[in-house]
Amino acid sequence: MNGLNDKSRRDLFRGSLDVMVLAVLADGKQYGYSIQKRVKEASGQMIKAGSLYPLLHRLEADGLVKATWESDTGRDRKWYTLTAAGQRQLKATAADWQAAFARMSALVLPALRQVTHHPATD
Amino acid sequence: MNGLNDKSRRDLFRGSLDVMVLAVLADGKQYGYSIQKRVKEASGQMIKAGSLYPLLHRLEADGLVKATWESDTGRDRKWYTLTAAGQRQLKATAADWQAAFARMSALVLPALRQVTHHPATD
DNA sequence: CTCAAATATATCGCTTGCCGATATATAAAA
DNA sequence: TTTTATATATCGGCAAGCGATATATTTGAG
Repeated sequence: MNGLNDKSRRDLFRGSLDVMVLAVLADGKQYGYSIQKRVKEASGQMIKAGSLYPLLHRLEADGLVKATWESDTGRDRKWYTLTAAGQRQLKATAADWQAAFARMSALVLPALRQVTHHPATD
Repeated sequence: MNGLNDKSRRDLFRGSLDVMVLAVLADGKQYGYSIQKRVKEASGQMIKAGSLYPLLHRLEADGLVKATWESDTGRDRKWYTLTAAGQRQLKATAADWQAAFARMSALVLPALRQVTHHPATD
């Protein structure tokens, strides 16, 4: 019952990373590295640094987050917060994502049962 | 409560198209165009022709489906069926897919409530 | 009967997202 | 002191999905 390899799982999440980052930021301000850790622990999905920072820059360019360099513990970090537009985006995306996922489940889960209970001879 | 544009929704499901195609085929043999319609009606997700046919060719090259030209109603169509390997793949992928989305829900849905009930002034 | 629309498959080039590799610098721990 | 963890960043490569386009058949409307 081996599950997926890294490549396939990544493909699965391609395009969902934005939502997850926005979701983490809904809680309050975070910096890149902490976002990475929180997404990992909450979703099991590792966003690699080479994906995360360009992604944050995209979100900022799109006006969904804003960033400020600050040091609360003697170390400079780049803190990100959701803008109003980012919140609207999160609402729209999350709602849509939820609905679409439910519909996809309705397609995939019966198929899973089908294959499990009636394997083909090929 | 506008929802997503086509581009965003597509990005969101990039990487889930394989699973959906395999799921449709779990029911029995189908040809490309019918797969496209069934996925659309079952999941709401439109797989464009420019994505679908290359995808089917990939699945065939990977031995997950097999294809034969046949005409049951006077018209030649390319019929696809799951192979045993395809069934195994569907089982593994579908289970993983389900688990992954469940974890993402746990991250995204509370964030959605957060944003809805405590909008920021920005 | 004719012409338009739907059905059916296919390919090409473009864009974009994610990653591995790499670089740089500071702080904590050994 | 030296290693490890923290922290941000960029670059080139790869692959997926798409729009556009091509081609052919079949159905339906007028």
